[in-house]
Amino acid sequence: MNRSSHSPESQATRPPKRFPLLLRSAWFGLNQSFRIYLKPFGLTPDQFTVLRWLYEKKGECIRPSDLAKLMSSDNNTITSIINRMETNGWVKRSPHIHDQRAKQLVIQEAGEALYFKGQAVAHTLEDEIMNSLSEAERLMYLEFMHKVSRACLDSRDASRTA
Amino acid sequence: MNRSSHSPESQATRPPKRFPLLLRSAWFGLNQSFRIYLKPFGLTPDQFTVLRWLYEKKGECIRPSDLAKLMSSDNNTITSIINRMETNGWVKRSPHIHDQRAKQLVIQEAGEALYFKGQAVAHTLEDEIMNSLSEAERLMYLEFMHKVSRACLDSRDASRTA
DNA sequence: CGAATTTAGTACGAACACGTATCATAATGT
DNA sequence: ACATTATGATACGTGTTCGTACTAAATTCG
Repeated sequence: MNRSSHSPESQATRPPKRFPLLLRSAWFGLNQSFRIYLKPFGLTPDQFTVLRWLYEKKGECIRPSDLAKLMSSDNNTITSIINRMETNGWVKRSPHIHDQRAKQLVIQEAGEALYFKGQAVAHTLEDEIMNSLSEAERLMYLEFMHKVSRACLDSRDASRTA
Repeated sequence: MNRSSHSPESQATRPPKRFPLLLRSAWFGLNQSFRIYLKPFGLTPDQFTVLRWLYEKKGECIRPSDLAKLMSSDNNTITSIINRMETNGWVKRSPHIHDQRAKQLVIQEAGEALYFKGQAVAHTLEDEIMNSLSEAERLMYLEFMHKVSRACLDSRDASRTA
């Protein structure tokens, strides 16, 4: 972030389809589609993501702050989501073994059952999207996407400590 | 990570870094970074995007529903954002010429000034992210991203009419 | 023309994103 | 040991996302 110019810049020098717009439409499109498919289960995309991590990390003592890092989110948002999910009996807050401040998040039976239902939808949707690219393109795309998402997270962390 | 014995579908058959996770972290990382850089201007990323479209389409009679399509959003969200921006004097709702139901959105002087300030930040940030790829990679990536975002929007539209 | 349907915009409410502040507990330094 | 600092979680407030419902105006159709 070391640009000194504050004057309006010509749009003509930039490609018509810019990265931020493509990223926005991809994220919202995927999220909205996933939400509609999950609706019959009474589950939101974010709640599914929580269930996914708690299921995959089962036995690893996941705290809300861990979940925040895994989901590129923050403690406030996680607290809010967990509140609703605990009310529904999908997850449980247990005391942490070594840290009196922390809570350990545990997925419940009802949460696991919901996760299995959503997983089928999630995989179908992901495959559907990825089929817009050939096998070779897909491999390259995922590699590029990995670098780009890393750069986005680095930029975020840099802006926070600046 | 091998608890596939209790899973209806094996995770091991899928790559560790999956598209939805990469998309999520990229979007949130970029958005959070942009929000922090825009904060001194009292502007949010979404409000900047509104200003961007209204500025670029100036003279084209943009309605809230047009903005919703341009931003992969919906009328409700646009109404909510425009309410705050109109209160701040950045945009104005004018009656539509040919349609008594519709409103025409017009960017105000204060909004344009804010847009110019944010634009420098936006371009710097975009360049910073895109520099994580080489020139050749960047061209391919944007093309792939275009296809993928198209597929995501198509999936959304399909799920709505299903 | 007049009835049915569609579209534009908004109100309202639930869920999510996130900044700031607060409190309790841990970790660190002297 | 004690004061300082850092961390985990949460309450609270503002802004965004989006579903449902409603009104008014435009469009379609019989």
